[in-house]
Amino acid sequence: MTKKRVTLADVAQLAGLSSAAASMILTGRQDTRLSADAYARVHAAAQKLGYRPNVAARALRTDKTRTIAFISDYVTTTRFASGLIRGAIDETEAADHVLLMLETGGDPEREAQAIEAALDRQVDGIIFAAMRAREVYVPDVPASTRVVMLNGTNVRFPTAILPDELAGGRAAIELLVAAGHSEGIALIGYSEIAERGRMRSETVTRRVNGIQQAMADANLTFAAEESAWDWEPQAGFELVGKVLKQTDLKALVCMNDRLAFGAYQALAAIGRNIPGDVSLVSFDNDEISAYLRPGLTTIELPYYQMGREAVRRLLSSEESGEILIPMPVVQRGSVRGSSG
Amino acid sequence: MTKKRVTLADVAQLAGLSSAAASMILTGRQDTRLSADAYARVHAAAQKLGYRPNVAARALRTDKTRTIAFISDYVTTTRFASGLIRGAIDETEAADHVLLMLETGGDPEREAQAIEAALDRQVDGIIFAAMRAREVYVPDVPASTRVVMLNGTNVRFPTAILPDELAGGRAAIELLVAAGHSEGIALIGYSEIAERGRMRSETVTRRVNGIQQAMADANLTFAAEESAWDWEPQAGFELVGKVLKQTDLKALVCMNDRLAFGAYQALAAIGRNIPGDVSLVSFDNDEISAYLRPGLTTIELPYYQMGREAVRRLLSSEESGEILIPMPVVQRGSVRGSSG
DNA sequence: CTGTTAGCGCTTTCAT
DNA sequence: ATGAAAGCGCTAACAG
Repeated sequence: MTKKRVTLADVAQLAGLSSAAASMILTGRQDTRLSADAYARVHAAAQKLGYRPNVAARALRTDKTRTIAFISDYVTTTRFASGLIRGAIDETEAADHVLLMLETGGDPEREAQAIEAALDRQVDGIIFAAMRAREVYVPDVPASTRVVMLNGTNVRFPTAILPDELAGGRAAIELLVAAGHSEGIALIGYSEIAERGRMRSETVTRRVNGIQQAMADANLTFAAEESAWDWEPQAGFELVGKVLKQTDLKALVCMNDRLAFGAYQALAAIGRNIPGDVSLVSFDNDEISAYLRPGLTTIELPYYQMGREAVRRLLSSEESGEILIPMPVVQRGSVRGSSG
Repeated sequence: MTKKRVTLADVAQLAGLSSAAASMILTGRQDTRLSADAYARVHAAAQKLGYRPNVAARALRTDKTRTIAFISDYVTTTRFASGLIRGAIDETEAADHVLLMLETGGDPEREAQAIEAALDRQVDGIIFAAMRAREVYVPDVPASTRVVMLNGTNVRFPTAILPDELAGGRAAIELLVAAGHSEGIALIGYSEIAERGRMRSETVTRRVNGIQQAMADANLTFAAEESAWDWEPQAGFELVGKVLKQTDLKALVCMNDRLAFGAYQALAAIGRNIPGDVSLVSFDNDEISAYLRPGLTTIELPYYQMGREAVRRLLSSEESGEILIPMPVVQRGSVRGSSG
């Protein structure tokens, strides 16, 4: 049953040419001086036999595999950032390449192994993706291998794709200001302690900077700020409780949608209406933000675009520094006066 | 800067042997009759030079790449079933292989291209994953290439990994029965019309069979059944409204967690308590089920285990038919009398 | 008991 | 204008 694969030699033979000639024709080289007839015959033969090049053989000669390695810490595990993968896959396919997926759990030893595995397979480039945008440790890679950092940074590899968190942070506050809020504004989730230590996330820092800039620009201050290590619904629920003791809450900024989810539950439990009594803005555009009632107004983390851009940069040969991808404002119904 | 990669010839030279000898030693063949000293020298040399085999060259000789293709319709896109990928990656790594990720969107042309791309790279096997468990169209594959179906079936490829939906369906009802429910039980989500047409999902059919068997075993009938095409929160919200017009609702079976999410919202809107007034069971163990208050009791879709099993079966050479993976019962707080 | 040779399928020089 | 030959790095089948 196992039909032998059609080789270039088969095509050449059918076309009555040498395999070298067939190779030149099929790889579409222009500078060659073969007859137009030869071109036609080779293409016809390849078509007829269903010829497909053997990537391994080609790689042996050319060191090109049309394969990209996608090495991440927790991206597949977390499912939250699957847009990163989706974007990378779509763009990879559009460029007629293929993606090798490796996961490391953030463990340096597994990171090293993943890179070895990728290099053993002669990948054309490596995308190093991080779940939390941060300075990422990356093991040694031959200078000839292109590397793009995705949602993370590394001094040795300047090309990095990041969300434009500064503008995103500003946008969240501007939404509230535009809706007329000026008092009883609270922020939940940001943890200064975490941001000073090893857990420091570059993008969260920028987001908070954007938030603070916009507050200052509007001459506003937070009536309450409560922080948490884990940005899960449970924490959101509890933090809102603390906030309510400090101020007559009118508007709440949540560092992510899962915190916001918990905030919805806490507000519902005491009969506060969203957005009638309290406006809410958040970050991520997680799936749940569309499920909530009313829909959650949120600043989207543009994972899909980031994934695409990473592949695009990897395949284009020019070095570039940080690429900031805009964070879209997704208006739903959780901010007073905004429709949704 | 580009250091040339260390080749087998380099290792052999340093060890003072032929590259053939070095090859035999490093691939760990037993039947060879080389001196123990030769073994030691080759391993030492490889270690010292940091030798790594070139997979492309090896593939050219052996047709083995230690690479598996994971071809899915919407798995990465949907993010919901990311456990499938996670399991596959983890098991692949454990077996010292690597995963090639391809996505097709269910488009036959892209499916064919994905298979070509995989075959061009000499993958050792293909996992064909489907988002909705169903009879999947699979283009021609050489008889020598192993194929495992994941969350789907295909007549030509008998090895298929599926959730044990029949038992899962039964388990959901048994939970309700054990909690003493006998009246006012409703089912939402199942659509007979969809199940008869092209959208038919093999596993949903089995789940419903399990549900009906268990109901019959306990001499119970549904007080209301409402169906929907899309199993999203919005539908869950609306379906509960319809159900409440037909019966004094005591227990609700939802075909998935997102429907259950909508049901929570509908019940909260009219002040019904879960599980005090109404018990709820569902399927999937989606992330949101842990976020809800009270936590949602649900029958888990064992995606992670399924992903692992698919790779395991692919790598083991024995053919097997359908492999049913048990669906764990995840008890949280949405069924009366059950603790959470 | 050990080492040499040939060739996997392809592309790139270099001779015609 | 075209084709022959070499060789990428590896392993399976051979001689020695």
